[in-house]
Amino acid sequence: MVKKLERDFFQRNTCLVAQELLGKVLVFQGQRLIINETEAYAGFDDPASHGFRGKTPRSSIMYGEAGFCYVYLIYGMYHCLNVSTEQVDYPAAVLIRGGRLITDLTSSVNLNGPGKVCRELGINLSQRGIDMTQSPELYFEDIGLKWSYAATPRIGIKQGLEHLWRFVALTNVE
DNA sequence: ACCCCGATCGTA
DNA sequence: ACGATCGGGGTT
Repeated sequence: MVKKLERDFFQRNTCLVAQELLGKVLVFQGQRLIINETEAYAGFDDPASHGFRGKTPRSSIMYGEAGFCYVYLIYGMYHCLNVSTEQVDYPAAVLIRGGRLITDLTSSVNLNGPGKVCRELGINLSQRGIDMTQSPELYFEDIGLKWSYAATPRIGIKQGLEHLWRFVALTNVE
């Protein structure tokens, strides 16, 4: 049974959402990515989070309602896709770091790294702010997979390394 | 108005 | 291990 993820899925603890997004399918304009790597960024005490320094125009989606698309530009050349989580006024989101892009009936390619995910799917700032529980072109699906995972420090940050908030699928991943 | 640097990637 | 790369967020 295939079910689109709804608001209540995202209105929960960010690490839990990040863990449960493993094995879910990101759908964008008909392309399907089976997610196998995520990271959580959450709360007022997470120095690695864009929400850490208060609500700004860029981080405002992290402070908003859960289930919304937060895309930002990094290193002047790559985009990173996140989905907002938890409650309004609590800054939190899950970064989609990797997955398997289904290319045809029998094959797929691994996309490891948030920049590659956005580059290959064609996601950019124009997707920023989309309600992923309402959009017909950008949403998540539950196809009945539940994967075990490993938790590690997040990649590419210098602060908040004590949190094991990166989640990598252990099974069904080549 | 502007400066600085990053939730990266690819190559060495 | 490290350098390329550059738009825009945050602050002035």
